[in-house]
Amino acid sequence: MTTLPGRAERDQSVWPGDLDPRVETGSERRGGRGYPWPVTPEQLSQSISDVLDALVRRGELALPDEVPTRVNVERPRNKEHGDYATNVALQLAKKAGTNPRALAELIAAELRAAEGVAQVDIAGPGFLNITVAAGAQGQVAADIVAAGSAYGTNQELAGEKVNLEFVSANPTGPLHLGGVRWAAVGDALGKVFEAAGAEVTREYYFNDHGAQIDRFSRSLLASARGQAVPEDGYGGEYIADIAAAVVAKRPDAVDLPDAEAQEVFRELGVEMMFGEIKQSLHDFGVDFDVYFHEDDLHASGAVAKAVDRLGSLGVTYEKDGAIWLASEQFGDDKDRVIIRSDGTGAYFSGDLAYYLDKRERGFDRCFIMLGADHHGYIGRMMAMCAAYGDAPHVNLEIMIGQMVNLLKDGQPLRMSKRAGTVVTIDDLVGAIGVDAARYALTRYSADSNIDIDLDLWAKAGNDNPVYYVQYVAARTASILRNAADLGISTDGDFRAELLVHEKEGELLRALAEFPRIVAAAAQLREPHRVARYLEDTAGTFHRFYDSCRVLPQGDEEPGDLHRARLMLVAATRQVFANGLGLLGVTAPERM
RNA sequence: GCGCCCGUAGCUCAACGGAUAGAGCAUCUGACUACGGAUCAGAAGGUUUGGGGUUCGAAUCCCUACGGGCGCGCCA
Repeated sequence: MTTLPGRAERDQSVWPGDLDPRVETGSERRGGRGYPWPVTPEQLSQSISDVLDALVRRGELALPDEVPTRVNVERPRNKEHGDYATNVALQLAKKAGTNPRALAELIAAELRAAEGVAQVDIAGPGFLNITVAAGAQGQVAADIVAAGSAYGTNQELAGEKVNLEFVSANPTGPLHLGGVRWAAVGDALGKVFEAAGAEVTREYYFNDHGAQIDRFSRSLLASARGQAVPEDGYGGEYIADIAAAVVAKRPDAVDLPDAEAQEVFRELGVEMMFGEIKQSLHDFGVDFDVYFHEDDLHASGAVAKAVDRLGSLGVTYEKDGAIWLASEQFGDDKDRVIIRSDGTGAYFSGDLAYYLDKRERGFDRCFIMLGADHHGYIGRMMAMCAAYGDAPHVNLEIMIGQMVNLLKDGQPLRMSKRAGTVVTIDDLVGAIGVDAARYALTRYSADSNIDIDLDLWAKAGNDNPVYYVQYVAARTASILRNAADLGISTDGDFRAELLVHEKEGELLRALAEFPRIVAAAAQLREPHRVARYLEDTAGTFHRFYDSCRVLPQGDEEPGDLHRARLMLVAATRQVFANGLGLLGVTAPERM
């Protein structure tokens, strides 16, 4: 689905130079007939939009709707198709009552007048292939360096309060693999949203209300007393560890009556387990703004309030002594019990109250990230959203992450909570480190299940994608260090027009692409696009490096070209630092 | 039975509805007195699981069959 925002939204598009008003950027120059100097795809899109506008004003083109302010400009895969290509003519021809090629001709003739555009060709059914003048794009490098850590940000979500709920694992055991995927991806998504201007709150929903906690505390107590694991309890070494820790703190607890003893083990055990989870997440680079306790919703009367609200909306009813939400009429598979016949709240009742609470805290966009084993929840959650009068998939978005498997020696590490063979976040980090773990988890679409080969990701080699990408950060840092030793810096005159080498052009265009990648990652909720982009751009950088000597050799005097290329290297380092930063991965100075 | 996700090179995976479906690994051929070779140049590798449909155009959207993963409680 392509949305063409109205003209009023045009001013929201941000160019690198806009990020800091003090920065003067050459790319703000206007080309022929006042069209923007087409340094970046955004600017080219703007130029084409202006062209369409001009054609309409002059009566050479009739469009039923407003002129699109954003035109689809992409980088063609095939070099013969120029530096940039657009399909506007194909998309607008029918509306304009003309044929694509004729419309393309009209646009091309006008666009050729723009300075900095070297060539405009019409190909196939009506594509416009645009070649940018060599040397016209070099300014991008200086713009990136000037923008610094702000390069790549946008204002798409400016002013939006966004709530991200993820991980939310029960404190009945160490954080296992299911939660870890969202720890990495959810945090990265938060950073991507922040880059889009959103005000992001990361939230962890702490399920401390139900029977699982009882099972956990009974398991602890049994372990402390040297008894067998209860029928429906938890096994595993960590139970014994936590139990021992509780006993160390409260030696008397074991001898208390069952109910009291269990309460001590519950309170201390949960606290310790939760502390461990928080610590693991912190070590993983993920910190939450809010830890929300399910228990509070029940204790504070929030649940009762939510049920009342739904009741007054007329979407609940009583049957078999229980209170039901008539969720089927809102698209759910069936109606759901919210208050059991014994008067206690079903698990879902907590969700009802929790969502309401988030909305009352001012979040217009609530995201919940769940594992594939919870996808059955989407129906009832969206029904709840609609029942409250909200817009499903707008005010509430639920994302499902498919399963993660770890491979060791080519064999899957199977986990079973009952048997105590749990693969935890600490196991993963211990095996391959935080950077590799976060990268491995964020480079894939959350829609597909993945196998992480621990042997591969632990390797320091180019078949390990995180090394391939981080290597660029290290290599660029190294060049900058060497340059400093030689007394060369990016300060002083920057002669953008010297960057005319084919590989320089490719690298500049790749770097100019970064803001669009970040924006797409936010729009599509797919941080993996950033990782894939970095991998592609790593190759582009290495090819530049291979054919363009940056620093002077031997007795050679430092010249303008050296400085210009050094600026390009600095820009590359900035893009990799920003991109890796979005993924929560470090951009090392040395490796 | 119903629902969600997935099926793309030998392997792991990309690809806003766009042009000749791309990377990395593995395989083969080359480039090292190296601004970090953790690199680069090149070759080979595909009926995008099968079959229909929608349109200027489909890996992508719709229908269908097959295959894999995960679900379908007054559990949490």
